[in-house]
Amino acid sequence: MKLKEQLNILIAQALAKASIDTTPQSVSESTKPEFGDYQFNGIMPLAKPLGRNPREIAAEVAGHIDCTTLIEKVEIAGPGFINIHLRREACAKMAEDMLHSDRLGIEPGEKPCRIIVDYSGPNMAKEMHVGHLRSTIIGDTLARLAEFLGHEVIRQNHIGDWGTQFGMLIAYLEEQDISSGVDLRNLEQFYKDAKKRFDESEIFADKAREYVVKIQSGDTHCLGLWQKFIDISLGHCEEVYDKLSVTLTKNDVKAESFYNDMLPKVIEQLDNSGVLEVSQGAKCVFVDGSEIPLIIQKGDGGYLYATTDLAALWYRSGELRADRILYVVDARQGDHFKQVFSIARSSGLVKEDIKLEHIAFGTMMDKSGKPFKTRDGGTVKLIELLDEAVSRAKTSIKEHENKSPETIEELARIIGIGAVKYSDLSINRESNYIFDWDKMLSLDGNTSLYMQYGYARIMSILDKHEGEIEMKISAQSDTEAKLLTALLKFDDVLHKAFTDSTPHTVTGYLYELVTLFMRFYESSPILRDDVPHETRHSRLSLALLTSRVIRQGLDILGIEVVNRI
RNA sequence: GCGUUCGUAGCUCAGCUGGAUAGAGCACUCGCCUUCUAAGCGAGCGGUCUCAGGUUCGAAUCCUGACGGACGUACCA
Repeated sequence: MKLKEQLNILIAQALAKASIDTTPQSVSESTKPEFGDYQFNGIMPLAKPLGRNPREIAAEVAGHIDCTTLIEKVEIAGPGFINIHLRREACAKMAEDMLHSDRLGIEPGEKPCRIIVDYSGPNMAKEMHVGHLRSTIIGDTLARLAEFLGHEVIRQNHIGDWGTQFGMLIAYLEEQDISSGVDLRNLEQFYKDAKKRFDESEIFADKAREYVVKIQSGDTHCLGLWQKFIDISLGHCEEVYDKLSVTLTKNDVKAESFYNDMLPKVIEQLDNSGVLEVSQGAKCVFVDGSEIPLIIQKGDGGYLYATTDLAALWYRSGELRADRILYVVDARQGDHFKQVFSIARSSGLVKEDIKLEHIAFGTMMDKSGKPFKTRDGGTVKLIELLDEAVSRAKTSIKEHENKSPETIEELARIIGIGAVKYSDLSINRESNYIFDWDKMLSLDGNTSLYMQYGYARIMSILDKHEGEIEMKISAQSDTEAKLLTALLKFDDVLHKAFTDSTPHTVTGYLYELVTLFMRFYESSPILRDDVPHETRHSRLSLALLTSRVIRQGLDILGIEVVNRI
């Protein structure tokens, strides 16, 4: 149901009939209702090369546009715009087709890609904090979106489980009496205690450093302790993923340590391809004249995260055979990824035609525009933030007396978690994100609760209606027609969100859709006795299709809906 | 210093592959519940798109520069 594509084909045919040889720009949605549903602005740029008056060209092209199927009529306006009015019956037919399809008429693409989405990536030394929220939410949505569009998605959770701090943690763990049950429920505290010990005792610090070497050289006992620690820490993460309804599982974990054996080979490969050079004692790669190199191996022989990232690229390209890799990582690492991608290509670590993308996002700020912290300046634990979202949602629920405690719990969870996710996804991911409880839990404006409320309103009608719905649509009023055309845009919107990796394209669309539905709802009675049979079923069909688009759209965003709110 | 990025209504944000009179929400003012969830809908108010040049038939959008903010910048990740 790619509406734009269909229109573009009709335009291209008309241009060909007018003997104009060009690759036309795409039609776009009309900026004003009086300009029709879509507009084609591609005539004006042709005026100069053709040496003709743009309005004349527009008239000629417009004359060739097929107005017997999808398009009702076209109009020429201004300096050479072609305004396109869609045929309502054709739109109604397409909407009916959507209703008859499990996938809302969205067919998997002809050439599905294998896409790796690298997201979340928590550090095992500490509990997940708000810094992991955006990557986790955005990455999960991109994975779900690609999957829905028929691509093969491989999720990768590149957890930090390898490095100097683990020596300290294992040494501290060893010091405790494990048999008596070490309290690792509060990982944050454990880390702080170990750090304190590290700073206070020279002997302990030395021991910690020894442990790093022991782990990395494969000492069984130390690896056992390390594994125990990682398991517990990963358990914390899974609790968060579960609460967030994020699709990551243990199977998606590919930790830093996984690449350990590959690191010397990466160095070798870089050396063989001739990009490696030694500078100030460290093995480096200088990317196209940049003064600052990417350091691959430290002077003391140690590896760095850049080395691991290169190994991961190698593995993902060679073993996993990815066509496209998305790194959903903080925007501050932009320079790092630019270098890593460039080196991976120039040294032949990845296939030539692979697409490597850093899906950057901005920092999470508090209401006053400062980085998001606790009152005393510490990091906010993710699990606590999510619990707060649920408890805030609970207090905002109205009509408590008509609902069972279980219903309220469930409702609060769906509203609270939905609000956290939606507010994050609804802004352009690259700008900094201002985290505001009141705004995200509001019903007004572009919020998840508004979408969920719209959905519940529809479900209420569908529940009250008895018998089958005859899926026959005839949009009579202006509000109905607007809702109808909005529904048809779903496919185009998802594809745009996919190619640009912009979830906020989806939220923006859903908001527009639900707004149009609310207007329709206010102005167009459905179940009232005086509504004619045909009208009722047409409106029921529109409502049903709207509910399905909302549900599917929110599902891609990882947000649940409820039938009653 | 260099680099990346951002600057649109009082606030939070859309719009940016150049197109017609720059859009939402909040806030503020006003109207709409005997009819499917008023947690809703409608109307009004609110703009030198930071500034200055340039390209163009046409610039919030592209280019250059200035100013302001955020971030990054050699062995942490």
